[in-house]
Parts: sequence; C-alpha cells; structure tokens
Amino acid sequence: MLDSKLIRTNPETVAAALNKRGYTLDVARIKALEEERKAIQIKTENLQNERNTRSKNIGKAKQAGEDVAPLMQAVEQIKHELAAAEIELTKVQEAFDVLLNSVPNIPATDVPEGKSEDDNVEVRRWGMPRSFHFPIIDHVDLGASFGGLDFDTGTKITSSRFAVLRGGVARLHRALAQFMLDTHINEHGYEEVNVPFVVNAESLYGTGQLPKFEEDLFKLTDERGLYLIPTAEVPVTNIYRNEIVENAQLPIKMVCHSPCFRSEAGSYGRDTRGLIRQHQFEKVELVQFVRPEESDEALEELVGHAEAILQKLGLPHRTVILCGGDIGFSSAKTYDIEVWVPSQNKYREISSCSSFRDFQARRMMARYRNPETGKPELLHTLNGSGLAIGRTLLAVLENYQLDDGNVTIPEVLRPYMGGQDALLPVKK
RNA sequence: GGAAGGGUGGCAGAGUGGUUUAAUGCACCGGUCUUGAAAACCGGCGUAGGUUUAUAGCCUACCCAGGGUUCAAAUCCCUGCCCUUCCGCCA
Repeated sequence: MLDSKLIRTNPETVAAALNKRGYTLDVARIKALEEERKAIQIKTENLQNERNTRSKNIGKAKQAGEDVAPLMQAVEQIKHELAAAEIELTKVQEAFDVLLNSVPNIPATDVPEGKSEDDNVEVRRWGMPRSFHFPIIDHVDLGASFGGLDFDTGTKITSSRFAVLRGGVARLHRALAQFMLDTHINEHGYEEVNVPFVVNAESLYGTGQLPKFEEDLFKLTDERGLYLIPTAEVPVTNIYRNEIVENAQLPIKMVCHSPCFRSEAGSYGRDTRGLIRQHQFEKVELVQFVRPEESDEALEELVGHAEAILQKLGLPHRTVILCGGDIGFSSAKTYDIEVWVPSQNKYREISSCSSFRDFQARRMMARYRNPETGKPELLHTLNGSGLAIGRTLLAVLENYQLDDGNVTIPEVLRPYMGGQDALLPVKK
C-alpha cells in the first residue's frame, strides 16, 4: 500500500511514477474522492465534538440536580445528523481504500523501462553452460530412469501438477533443502524459522496477495476462511505485523523452508512437462526487515545470498533486473535469478528477490523505533527465494547428467547424501 | 469436545453508565540537587486520522475485534478471537 497522504496530496506525481509499470492511476477520481472526504470528515468530527460537549453538560446538570429534559431534547437532532454523516464518511473512505489497495508499488528509479519480460535487463552471468557430446535427456526422463520422479502417481493421488519423489531423487531433494538452509544460517547470518503453512486473510493482505490475487491461492473451505501459503514470505513477513521492533534488533534476517501451494490459475498449458510449474513445491525463502536507508544495499546482498547457492552447486546462471512492466504488484525492485536448463537450452527463473520498501510494512504496520526521532517508523521488507528446491533439483539432474545415464552429485551435497557421489539408473 | 474465569498504556494494576482529561506504581526521558552516582523532588511519557507551512495548537477515534443499546459506554447487551485453570481426547 502506498502512503495515502502522498497519493491524496500529490496524485500527479504518483501517477507519473507508476507509468513505468504501464499502470494508469485514476487521478480525477482520487481528486473527487478527496474533496468529498475532506468536507464530510470535517462535518462529522464537528458533530462528534458537539455531541460530546453536550453529553458532558447533561452529566453535570444531572449531578447538580437540574432538569435535563430540554438538554436531551436539543442533542436529539445532532444524533441523527451525526449518524447520517458517519455513514457517508464510511462510504467515501471505503471507496478510497478500495482504490488505494489496488494501486501497485512505485518502481525504484533504477528499474528499467519496459513492457514485458523481454525488456528485462541482464546484469551478470556466472558459469559456462556445458557442451554435451551426447543427446541431452531432460529431468523428467532422467528422474524416471532413477525410479524417483513420478508425475502419474502424483496425478492419481491428487491431480495434475503434483508429483511423487522417491529414493535417491527424494533424498537429493531433501539434501538441497538442508544445504540451502545450512548455508544461509552459517554463512549469511540468517535465523531459521518454522512457521504455519496455513494462514488467515489478514496475513495475505499484509504481504499483498489479497485482495487482488485470490484466484492464485488454495483456500480451505471450512468456516475459518484460511488459505494454504503460496510462499513462506506470507507467514514469515507477518511475524512482525502490528509490531514495533527496537532499532538494535535490526536488521532481522530469517530463512524458512516450506512447501508452497499455488493454484496457478491462468497458466494452463504452460510448462506442463516436469517440475517447473507444480501446484505444490518447496522453497527456501529469505526474508529481511531493515531500516529504510539500508534496504537498497540489503537487496544487493540478498541476491548475492541466493546466487551463492547456485555457485556452490556449480550451476550456470544469470541475474536479470525486472523492467517496470514485469515487476510484481508489491515490489519496488526485483532481481530474478535464472538457472541454465540444458534440455530447454535457456535460462529459467529459479529465484526472485525483491525489495518492497515500505509497501508491505505499511499494510502490516510493521515498524521500528527510530532512535533519532524516538518515533515508530515503517520498516522496509525484502524477500527472495534462496532457492526454489524443485527447480534446483531439475537443474542439478540435467546439468550433471553423464553419457552413461548417471547423474553426478555436486560435491557440496554429498555430506547430505551419506557420501554418495552419483545417482544410478534403476536396472529394469 | 465439556466447565469456569479472564483480555485496560512498555509492564503491573484500579476503574461496573456522566467531575475519567483512564487513577496509582514500575520502567523510560528531561531537569533540580550532587565532585560523580544513587536517593529525593519537579516535569514529561501511547497510537492513528483530520486541520494547518508546521514534528506548534486545536479537533476526532482508539481500554482484544466487530456489531448493538444510550443524550452519554472501558463500564450494559450480542457475536467472534485469544489467554488461563480443570476435565476429556490425542502425535
């Protein structure tokens, strides 16, 4: 959520900044609502003042033993006027809130112009894709050859876009999660957290998935109105909803391994083969709460933490900065990290790292006490995948395949694999 | 799942319809005193919104949340959430 004061007093400036996203702000409507709001709010508060004063006088008169009937008579009219004014005020405020909630974050000044993902700008590249002197087998067939990647059974027990992992592949998947967690905890200074995988609507509102993107979520049908998490970002970031943290606690850096559930509405027919796009996947998520002046630097560091995982795994990747037309609703600036996928002969997204500045914090009222002013001020929030585990598994299988059908296990994972150095095909 | 009791400022805790502008204590901040500190004393001490050039003043709202009753609600009523204790069940 943007600062309502800013958008009300300077709608043209905000509109200009949002142009980079290709978002058109309805300036005329904002101005009209604001004018209306101002008049009604002043009227309402004056009436409240009048009523409060008179009610107090009634109390005093009663104590003094005077006849209060005429005083009560006089306040009757105010009561009705006030009730009407309050209804009107609520209506205007709700209309404004609906509008404000639908406005995306302002992109950072260094976010490149552009309409779609084709306009994203590569900022760096790491590693050289291998050249294969044998036909590349994709992860689906590789997984099947180990008897460890089974989409048909996932479909049977649940529906399409669910998978069953078994044996060495399942263990490799777990090894990746452990390796990522340990690296972020031991080398990057994150605190491990374990959180609920089911959240309420307030939390989803806080991080910006609601009210606009409900169709992407799995909603439980019981009367509590809960949802499965689409990312650990939601429960982890909401740890500090409605909290005021002390300056000395900052920066707060948390890492969380969780399943993610996405209904992927609107993506039917895309990436239907393999692990790229599933309804359930696991992810190690990095979340940071920082002082406002430190968030730009924190984003660069956070991207580096995610890239470090790929580098330790020896997986070629590149980092792109998303253009205005491609960044997410709540984000001010986003870097995507893309890993090399040999079977597709291209880089595919494996991490998305964003700074939300104060956009999420304002929705959540996540604040810290600024030692200079002594006042609570909004924090800045950031998060990024460090990394998506299913896609990393895919990348390891494909990039480390050998011509004999084996897959070498990257050295950093071997301690988590009981020392095993390769996955071998199952003999039929 | 059953029964009972609760939810008030950073913390403790009073307040059961109108002199409440939420008492008091602790903590915290500033000051006086002191060589310095402690103690004592004096003052300050929430959040959000509005108005305004103003972080000055003034106004409004907020005592778990949402409704309601009333001229007037921390206080009365309804619903929900959460906590505590006991019983039952349970990995």
